[in-house]
Amino acid sequence: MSASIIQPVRGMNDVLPTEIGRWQFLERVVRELLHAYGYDEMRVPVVEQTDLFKRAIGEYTDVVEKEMYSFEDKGGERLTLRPEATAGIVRATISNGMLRGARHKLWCVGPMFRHEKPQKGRFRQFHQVDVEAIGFAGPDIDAELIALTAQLWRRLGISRVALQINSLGTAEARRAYRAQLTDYFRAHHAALDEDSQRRLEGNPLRILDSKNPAMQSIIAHAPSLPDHLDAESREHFAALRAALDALGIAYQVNPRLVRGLDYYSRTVFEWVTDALGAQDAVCSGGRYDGLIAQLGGEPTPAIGFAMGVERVVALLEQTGTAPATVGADVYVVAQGDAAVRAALVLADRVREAEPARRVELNLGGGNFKAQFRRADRSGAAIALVLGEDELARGVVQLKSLRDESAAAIEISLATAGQAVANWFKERVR
RNA sequence: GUGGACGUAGCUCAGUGGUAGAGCCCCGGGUUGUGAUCCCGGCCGUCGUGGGUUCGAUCCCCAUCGUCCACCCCA
Repeated sequence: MSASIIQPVRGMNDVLPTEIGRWQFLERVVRELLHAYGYDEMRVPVVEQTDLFKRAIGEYTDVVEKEMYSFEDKGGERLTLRPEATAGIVRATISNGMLRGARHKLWCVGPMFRHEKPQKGRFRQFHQVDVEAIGFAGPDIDAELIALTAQLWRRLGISRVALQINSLGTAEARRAYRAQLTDYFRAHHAALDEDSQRRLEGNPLRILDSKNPAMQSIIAHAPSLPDHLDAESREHFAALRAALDALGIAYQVNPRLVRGLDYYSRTVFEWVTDALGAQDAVCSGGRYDGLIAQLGGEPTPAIGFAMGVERVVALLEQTGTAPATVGADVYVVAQGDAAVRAALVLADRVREAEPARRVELNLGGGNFKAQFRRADRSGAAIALVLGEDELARGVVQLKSLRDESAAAIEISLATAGQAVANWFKERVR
């Protein structure tokens, strides 16, 4: 099978009709919610210059070092399939002259690409809903953004998620802390495990997050991040906590919550779940006050987050709140060439009379038994039966597929659309 | 990138060193036009791929690809 063109590319998944209902439900809820909070959708390219991601995310992060889909195009440009959305959105606001002191609340959804080893809840092409609030400095937007995510879970019917928050301080405070931390771990270099020795050079803050039990006592005695916050960040964080308390949003302060991307500063947060195995982060983000200036825009504070669509869809599948598929409403059964022709017209009339309903016409023939089996499995509420006999008499039989006791009703072929509309009106809502 | 488990019909799985089965699905039938129950019949597989051992392998060995799980990292 290795040479087969039928083999999908590793880590790239098909979303089949059997699961698309959950995606559409999620997208609809997200769209409505973000509208309600004053966010505007925008769309940016999937491909950007490689250097944009290097500058934004950080040269020595795992994402940039080993996970990017980078290539040279025919013009010799070095390009990359976006591994995350913030860099592209920020680039777009600068490119389009949107800053100049202005403020923007933006969101987008789309595929991201990271060359990782696939496992449950982790794919090489995956989708994120990305939300960015640009030009807002205060903790109020932090709180509202988090409230938005909490509201999202409520509307989606998802409860197995918990909020963790932390503050990384300003870039300067973080740099100073990082230096101290590096010194401390260097002094205990021999006691560090292999992963942590590697992290020491790249992102020493991540050592704090190690799951290795043997590392816990060294970690416990390390200089702690909260003790090294600058006064302003401390106030900012306190204000955020007060706001979350006022909103009644439960959270846990996790001093070990650091983020894998370099651009974060001050507020960071992450929604985790215990329902998805090792891939427990479903939504996370934070403040990136320095990024825009770093990329060449006017210094502008900002905060944003990304939500993993596949992971949230998996949660929806577990809770069973969203419909996986939408079935038909009406199924038209027809047999005989003339009757099938008449049924094509009939189906269109019904669709005209009931534009929102799904009217499925039996195609490809089949005897009545087979057609009724298909009608049943389509999920339709009613079947419209049009055979040669009915056609000759100018009628159609309307049969309820969900109510055994109801006998088939004979309706006029000429006014069948209206009759179907009336049938639904009498029964629904 | 590291470690482990697994790859048999569209799906869920059984099976044996002598080239394969069940259930579901799909199609047809159970007196000539009415589904979801029941009964009967039919269709479907180069037993992931390539080598090796053997008279002979789906079953043994090796490799490879893929899937899943964990680590790493992250949404």
